[in-house]
Amino acid sequence: MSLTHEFQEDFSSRGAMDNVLSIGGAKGARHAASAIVREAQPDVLAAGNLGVTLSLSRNKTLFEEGEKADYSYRVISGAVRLCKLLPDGRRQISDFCLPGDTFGFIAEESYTLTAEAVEDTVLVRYSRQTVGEACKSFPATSERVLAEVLRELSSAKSHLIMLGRQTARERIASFLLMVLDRQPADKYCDTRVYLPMGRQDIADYLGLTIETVSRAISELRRSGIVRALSTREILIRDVDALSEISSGCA
Amino acid sequence: MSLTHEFQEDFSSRGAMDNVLSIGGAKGARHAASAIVREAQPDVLAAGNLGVTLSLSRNKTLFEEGEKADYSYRVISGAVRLCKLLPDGRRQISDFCLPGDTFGFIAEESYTLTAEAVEDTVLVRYSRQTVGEACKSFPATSERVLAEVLRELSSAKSHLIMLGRQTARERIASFLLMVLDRQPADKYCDTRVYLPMGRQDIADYLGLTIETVSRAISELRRSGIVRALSTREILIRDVDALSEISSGCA
DNA sequence: CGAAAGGTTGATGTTGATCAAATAAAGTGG
DNA sequence: CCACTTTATTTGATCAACATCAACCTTTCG
Repeated sequence: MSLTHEFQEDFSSRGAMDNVLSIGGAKGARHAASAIVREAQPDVLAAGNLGVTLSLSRNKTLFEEGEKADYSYRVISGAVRLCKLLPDGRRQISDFCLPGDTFGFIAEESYTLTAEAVEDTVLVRYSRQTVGEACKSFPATSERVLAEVLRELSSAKSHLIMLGRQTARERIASFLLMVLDRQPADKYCDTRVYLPMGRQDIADYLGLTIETVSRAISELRRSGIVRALSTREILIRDVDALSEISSGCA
Repeated sequence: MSLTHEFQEDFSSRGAMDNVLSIGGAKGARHAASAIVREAQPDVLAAGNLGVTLSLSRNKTLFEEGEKADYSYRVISGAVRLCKLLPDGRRQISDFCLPGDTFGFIAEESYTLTAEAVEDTVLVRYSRQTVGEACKSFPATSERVLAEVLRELSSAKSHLIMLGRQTARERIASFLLMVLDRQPADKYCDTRVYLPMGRQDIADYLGLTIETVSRAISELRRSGIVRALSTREILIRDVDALSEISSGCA
């Protein structure tokens, strides 16, 4: 298996920066950046065999909130959901990690959220100690980690306005555009969205119920803005209309 | 003016860590950590005169979303709100920055949110370039920055479940406990909360309307869990009850 | 083929938003 | 310091969006 190879390719294709706090060209689609910027400084995480590859089948838990945090991870294929649970079972998904994304960098002793596989998933695992040492010795690695965390932070803040101030219709529109934007550039045509997660996951990401998600998608379908190729595959027929809805203009 | 002095004291009193990705004792109250851990490695940002002190009066804008991001900031006194706006004026506050907090570390070219003074505020400003250079030369500075960003990320993720899955009553309870927790240890007694922000700011932080915030606080007052000393000063009479409400157990 | 899981649609209920008015607090100029 | 204006907060009445409850349909898989 050339998983290690695949991983390296993926990692080194993502942009590094000459200054952590002024990264250029990081806007727009995550994958759009890949082609533009190239590795400039040595990054042991990217180059070395510091990580261990592992796979996780659908709905299996990788780690739970409160568990001692010894590792961070990078998604190779599949998808992982990060979520928090309330005592009574209410769930909020804070992020879907897709191929190329890293997660599990935290300041606390223990994980502050739970990580589960949305579908069958392959990951690379790094021990916290290894990452810490690599960060000390290699500024490029340290910058890479910071950049990843900053990206996650920026995404969380967009998520906040969605949950706090957008209607169900607007959240669905934003969600579809987000998944479209994060879709690997090569895969599918540029208006076809593959959703690795089920309706309950979407609901828990958007702070809605499964029924409301279903109804909102049906409504977009009825108004001709999207077409459902299957439950998990949606063709966006009018991206502009969707953008207008997502920004509250429509 | 001994503002620079005040700043140094504040900065060096916050915990550093021997390994970025395994910081111990960072749980609980932010200010609780201050007394425990002490600076171990040189951190130029803490030691040097790299920042410029400036003040900002109530409701003035420090920077706006989309503006070129040349600086990051640290709050000395007062409070800053970070928010996003939708085209039609809806607003979501993602964070209140209190004395000791830093903000403005981002991966993008431009700020992704707007920063405004909640009340008259004193800040220290660092140029992005300076911070970037300091990060390269001093691992301790780099670690400090990462730790700050990780703290912000963790806070954003807690905020998400609040907006996505908690009721108005639960959000208010969580909010009061959060402000209580972040209150400087010395100031006031440990059940007295001073709110630097008005009701509209609270509403925009919690994803509610001003009326709902007001009603929820009144209800807590009627049930004897809190007492209002003034609009902006609230005495918590039953912290446990408030905790139970915030975690959805009540 | 039949069971189980996932998704859609409909009827009804509840929480929080909206609209409206009263009250309280904070400024402002005399 | 007071009358007056402006702004912030509270309270009440009504409404709408989304949740809940329930049934039906569709897909998946043994």
